[in-house]
Formats: sequence, structure tokens, C-alpha cells
Amino acid sequence: MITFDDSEGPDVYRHTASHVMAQAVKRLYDARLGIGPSIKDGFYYDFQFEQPLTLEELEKIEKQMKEIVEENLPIQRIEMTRDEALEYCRQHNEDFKYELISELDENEQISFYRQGEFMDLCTGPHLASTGQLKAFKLLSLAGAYWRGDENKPMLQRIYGTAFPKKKMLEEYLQRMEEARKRDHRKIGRELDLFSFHDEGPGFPFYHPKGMVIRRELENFWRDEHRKAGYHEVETPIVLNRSLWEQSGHWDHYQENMYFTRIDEQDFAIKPMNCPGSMLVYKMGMHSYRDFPLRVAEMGLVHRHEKSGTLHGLMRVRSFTQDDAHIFMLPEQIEDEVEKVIDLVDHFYQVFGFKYHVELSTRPEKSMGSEAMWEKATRALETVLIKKEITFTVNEGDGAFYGPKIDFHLEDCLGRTWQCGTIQLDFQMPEKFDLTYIGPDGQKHRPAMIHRVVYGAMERFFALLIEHYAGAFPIWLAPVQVVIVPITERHQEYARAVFQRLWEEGIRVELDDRNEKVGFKIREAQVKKVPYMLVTGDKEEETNTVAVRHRQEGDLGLSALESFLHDLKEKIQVKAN
RNA sequence: GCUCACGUAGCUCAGGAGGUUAGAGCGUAUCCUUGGUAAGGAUAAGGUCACCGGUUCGAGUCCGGUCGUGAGCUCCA
Repeated sequence: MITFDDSEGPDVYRHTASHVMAQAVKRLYDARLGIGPSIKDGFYYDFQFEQPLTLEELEKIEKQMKEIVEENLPIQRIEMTRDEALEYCRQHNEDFKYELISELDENEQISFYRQGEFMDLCTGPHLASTGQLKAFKLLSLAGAYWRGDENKPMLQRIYGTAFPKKKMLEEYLQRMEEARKRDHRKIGRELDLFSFHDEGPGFPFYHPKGMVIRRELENFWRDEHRKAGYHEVETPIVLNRSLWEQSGHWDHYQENMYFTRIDEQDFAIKPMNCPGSMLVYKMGMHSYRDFPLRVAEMGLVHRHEKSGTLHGLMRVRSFTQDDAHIFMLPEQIEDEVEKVIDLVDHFYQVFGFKYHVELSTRPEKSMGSEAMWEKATRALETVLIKKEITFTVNEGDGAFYGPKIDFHLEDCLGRTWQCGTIQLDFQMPEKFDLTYIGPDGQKHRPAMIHRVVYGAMERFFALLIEHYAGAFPIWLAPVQVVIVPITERHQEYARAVFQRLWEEGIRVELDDRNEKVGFKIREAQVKKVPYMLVTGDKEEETNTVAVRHRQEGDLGLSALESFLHDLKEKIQVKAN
């Protein structure tokens, strides 16, 4: 007997919920079944309807589901031969199920699950009866290609979730509601960090406060990369077609690129930084003694992503990659990959991000020999295993020029986004005929990796906003301190305090509006400013400030200089 | 790009199944208030109802298209 608390409990429970939903749908509409698995936090089922389903109809389906639960239909497992199963699907016009079964082995025993008049192909297991289903809710309606293939028909997918107790369902919905409040698009507007406009879909505009955060992230990045032995370059955004033909982007990436004509010649706006960096490398001779040569670039790239894939700052059409290309001896690869992994880990630790790692292998559209891919993939895998990093393999998801290790972070709703990536590349050095002079005085081909740590500044920024729910640690906060004079009479002293902080490089604002203290405090709290300094008679007489922290509240009086000293210390160590 | 939704003041949202000058709260401006830790009061300004076309005596409301946004699919940092 499986309960909801067992590891497979929620899966079984929600899988049964998806069957009950499918049964309800079949009772109400003319629909063919796709697939209906349980997923993290819920379930879905794909259907092909004669008439497209609209959102309002989810309520009707839910009501019908409740009736099926009322009926408390026993759920039985039924086994058939492949031929019997095919015949059943043919009779019931279940074309999609037919397709699935026809791909199974001829001698396979095929299991169905029956509840009342409804029967569905399924390996199970399931709850014993529909009456065991307690709290459930249908959440959304979306399109989904049959078998995830955009060339196959698009079905309609209904998402839902189910729990054994009403209270658990309510808590879940409440949690989702709370999570939505952290959405970077919402906070970005509320805190005036960035915007999007119809004039440039997918092209972000940074506002002054968003720009402060971005620059701090870049400063941190520069410091750490200098320490890690990187140099920095910048290459042009617009480059001649010939370069993209040479790099392979013209053949392999064209559909994502923007083009322009200059003096009757084709140019492309760079979708990646590597070709530009190749040209820089080729400007001189390189010795093996200079390896590994780590060349970083905060490169602004443009990619024509499909309109439906855009998502706030997470998925945009122009973004800055904190890129670097590392040129090295083949025997330095594993060492260098390890160093990059450590660098990525260090960065994510500073922000307190949890992440997971994937190894992406050769895609269908790719360059290079099987042997090269094999060797490159093995090298990445070796390092991951050596470092005892748990990872999943993402088959066929590599770049067209090489396999990669990807680092994924979660957004407020638990969706994961690829940020850091380490890509091994034996192609670009070939294409651009890169060489170095070895100990033997001869020219040799260097190995190369592309890597990013943040990934894209935009995406990382978005994840940071959601991670902190807008309450950035003090080193990142666009406004670090707000000074709140109590009345007009205290403005002169407030200005002096402001001046003192300002000259020390603190991002400070003076709220000298004709409002009450409570109002100004509230506003600063809403804007998530870390420190509020109230200045009145007491403070003016003693050259102090009344310190309030956004989380800790009123901290009492502090000498201005000692507050300033502590503040600078906190900024310095990147305290929260 | 595809499926289903959505698009009303800077923001959040009202506008019963088409009918005179499109509403509210927050925010903004001005004035009053000089108030010690999360919203003091008054007054005022702000809207081509995303855009284009159609139906109608009459469209924010109905229909079609375009653009944008959201959830998801495909794709990806």
C-alpha cells in the first residue's frame, strides 16, 4: 500500500488524478487521448479536441471529476496482448495511443487501467479507486506538440494538481501565489529597475537603479576574473559575413541571426563572441609558455529568438554574456575545466544560489568528427566525476561546435534556467587555423573552451531579483541608505549627513519631502532600501543618526562615523 | 513559430447580454499640516479604451486582422 508520503506516493496519486481528469473529459467532449503523466507538483493530460477547449471549461471538467470521485469507481489493471491493445485503440479511435502501442515489442504484455467506462493505456500503479482522490484543482491550459515534435499536431494540455488533503492543496496554491510576488518582471517595475517596450520586443531597457546593480555585478566579475588570471577584450557587434561563414555560424546559426548591409556588403550582428575573439588571438604568435591564455569579454550579443520564447529578462533577444575563451594545450583541458567549475561555484556561493549541473552531448546539427566529439565529451565527464559533482546527461543538447557542462538555476516558480556553461571546442581553432609554437619550435593546434559564469547578465539579474525578492544585499542595493529628516528644521543636518555618506561613495538619498516620518519609512521599506537614517533634534545635537534596518527595524542611535564605518565594512564583505 | 488567454490613466483594477461628458484606489502636481520609525488632510491634472479595418443609427463592449503580453510546447544564455 503506497501512501502520499512515500517517495512514489505523489506520483501515483497525481497519475490517478490525471486519469480521472481524462475520464471527465471523455464524458464531456469528443476528444482523443495523448499522454497524461504526473509531474513535479501536479499532473497534466494532453488531448486532441474536435472543438478547441476554452479556459472556462476547466470548471466543468473539475465538476465532472468530482462526480467521478463520488462514484468511487474501483481501478483495475487489465493486461492484453499487443494485438488486442491495438484493436482496442482502433475501435475507440485512440490514434495517439495506437501509435505508442505499435512501437512496443510484439510479445510485450500491455497493461491498461480501467475505472468504470474509462480505460487507458498505462503501466501504473494507481490508487485502488477514484474515491481515494481528495483535493485537486485544474490550473491551466496550454498547447503541446504531440511527442514534443513541432512537426506533429499540437494537442491541448490541461495542467492540474492534487493532494490528499484540502489544506495541502490550499497551502500549495498559497505558496504559488507568494512565489508570483517575487516575479522579476513585477519587481522590476515596482523598483524601477528595467523595462520593455513594444518598439523592441525582447530588447531590455535598463533604468538607473537596474544599471547600478548591473555595474556592481560587473565590478565583482572583473575583480574575480583578474584574480583568476583572465585578460579582457572587447570585440565589435557588427562583423562581415565572411567571418560568420568561416566560423560556421552562417551555416549553423543563421536563423537566429540579424543582418544588415553596409557599403553593399553583408554584415551580421554577432550572436556569439567567439569569432571576434578568434581574430584577436590571430593577431600574433603564441607560445605554449603563455598557456592557458584566458581572454574574457563582456560581449553584447543579439539572437532572434522565436517570439513565443521571450520571457522578461530571462529570455531576451539582446544580452551581454560574461564570456571568456581559454586557449590551451590539450593536456591542460581537464585542469582548466576544473578551474572554471570552481570559479562558477564560487560565484554562485556568493549569492547563495543552489544549482544543478548537466552534461550536454552532440546535437544533430553539428560540426566535426565523431571521434572529436567523443574525446571532448569524455574530457568533460572525467572532470565532473573526479570532482564528484552529480550531473544529468542532456543528450543532443550541446553547442554545434562542442559538448558542454551547463549550470542551471531556479526561478521563483521552480523553472530552471541555464546560466553558467563550459563548452569544449575543437572546431573554432580548426576553422580559424589557430596555432601556437610548442617546445619543438613547431606550430600546433591549441584546444579551446568557451565559458560563461553568470551566463547572461540579463538572466542572472532576473534570477537575482527573484532570489532576493528585490531586497538586494547592501553591496548590490541601488539605494543603500535613505535619510529621513523629521521636519524642515532638520534638513540642514540631514544634508550634512547626506554629504558625508555621498563623499564616501555610499548610494544615499535624502527624503526631504514634506511628509511624516512614518510615510517616508514606509516608502523606503517598500523600495527595500537596506538602511533608513532618521535625523531629528536628538541626532543633530549629538552628531548621530537613528538607524533603521529594513528587516531588523529600529536599531537606535549610532554615531555617524561609526555607522559609516560599519556600513562600508558590510559592503566590502558583501554582507546581506 | 504553435495552442489557449489577455491588452481600459504611470501602477493595480471596475466598466450587467453595445446607448449622452469612461470610473476607483495608489502614484503625480499644488495648497494646508512641521509631524520620532510601514500610508495626515484638501484640491487638481492624467485615458487616441494597444493598433487597423468591419458590422451597426450608435462599438471600450460584437467580428476579422496586426502588434504586444501571459501560461505552456518547440528552441535556447
